[in-house]
Amino acid sequence: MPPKANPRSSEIPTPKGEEPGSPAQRDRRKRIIDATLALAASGGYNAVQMRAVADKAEVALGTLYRYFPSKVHLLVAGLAREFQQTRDKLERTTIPGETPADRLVFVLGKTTRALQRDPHLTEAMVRAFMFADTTAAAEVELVGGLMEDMFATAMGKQEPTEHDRAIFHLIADVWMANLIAWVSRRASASDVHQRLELSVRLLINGTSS
Amino acid sequence: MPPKANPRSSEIPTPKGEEPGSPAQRDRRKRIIDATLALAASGGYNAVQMRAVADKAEVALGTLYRYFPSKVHLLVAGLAREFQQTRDKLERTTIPGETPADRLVFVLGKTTRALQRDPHLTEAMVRAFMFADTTAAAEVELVGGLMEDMFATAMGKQEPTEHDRAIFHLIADVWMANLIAWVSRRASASDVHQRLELSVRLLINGTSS
DNA sequence: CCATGCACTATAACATGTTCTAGTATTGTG
DNA sequence: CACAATACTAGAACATGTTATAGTGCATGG
Repeated sequence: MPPKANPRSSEIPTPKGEEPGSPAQRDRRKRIIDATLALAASGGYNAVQMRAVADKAEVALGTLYRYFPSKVHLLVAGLAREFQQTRDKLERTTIPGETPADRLVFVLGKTTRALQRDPHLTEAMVRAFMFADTTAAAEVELVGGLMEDMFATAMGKQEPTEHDRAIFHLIADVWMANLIAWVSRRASASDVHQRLELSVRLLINGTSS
Repeated sequence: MPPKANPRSSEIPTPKGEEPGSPAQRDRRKRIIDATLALAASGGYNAVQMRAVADKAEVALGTLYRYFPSKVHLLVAGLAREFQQTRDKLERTTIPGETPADRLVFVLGKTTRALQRDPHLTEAMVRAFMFADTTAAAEVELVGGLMEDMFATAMGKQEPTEHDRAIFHLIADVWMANLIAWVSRRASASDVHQRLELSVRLLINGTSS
């Protein structure tokens, strides 16, 4: 990871709420993320090479860097897009399970299995997420917010309390740490599922609400 | 992170139990890790440049790579050495606290504060730990084992059960995830301490033993 | 319509992780 | 001690993330 960050003059605002920029720009941004995820799916983190992304997205390298100031930004933005989709799908679904904890376990299990169906893609996105430095903090927090949304939806909490959010945060930490362990072959899929279930059971208990 | 791994012919065995190699080799290995940690302390992950490490350790670049096949291996080995020291110190200490959970919270708090006293060093080691790929799985597991040891010592469990170990694992996940959040300025020191305390309280309850 | 500014392209240049090569030193073994 | 094997050194070479430069085209305000 050679030189430092890239303080450009004219900023491309991160999509916050509605999509910014001209239609052509939105299209370029989409093509870039499409290319990123396609390369990630085929060969993981190492296969996401900036020149390859630019080529596949049919933009110049400089344009790629104008939209995403680093490889990590790119991959975390990709993860955000994926999680947005997952969250939106969740919100249109009925989640099975007796208790809120059951439903959360169900959602975590289902999402984890979906991620595990594409190991390279997951490896690329999750490693970037964990590796992100301060310059990508905003993108990482976006993803964190999406995880919170998903958990809140799963548990049917419209407006979670501070305490709920603290618990969600812990579960998100455990989730991501286990995905990292899984992509680096230090944990099996069943290890991951067991640990997730255990942590939900323990963390959602002891909770007052 | 350019090319791929480095499959050398003659292996340098990872120190497992007793130190391997000739005295000169042990000395080189020590110099290399010293240089790594010094550079990390001064400028974090980015300041740990392989040429700089080799220079400071007074070995050739090729030798550096013979001892540690990548920058990540190097930094994770550094973290392992630091944690070994922490663990050994712990084992010679009396840990205050009424309950095992209290003592674990104490140890986590104290160790975390120590890490936070050297933000650059911590940033370098923890990011490498999280970024590690399959080729560094062994080193990462070493660190994981050290964390388990520390937690077991803190709680006074000579031979933890499978369940204990599962809990330790979850706490280690939360710990590392929060350190990552702290080094990327997404969490304050007090956020980290609060979350650690909360997770210990909740995870050590609900536990049968 | 024209001038100005800005986004984009192509491409080179640079920084740093990693690998390779040739030669030299060291170490272990008969 | 002599030899063979292994380890080390210096340095070049290569791969890929990142930055910089020069030119082109398009859109917008006058």
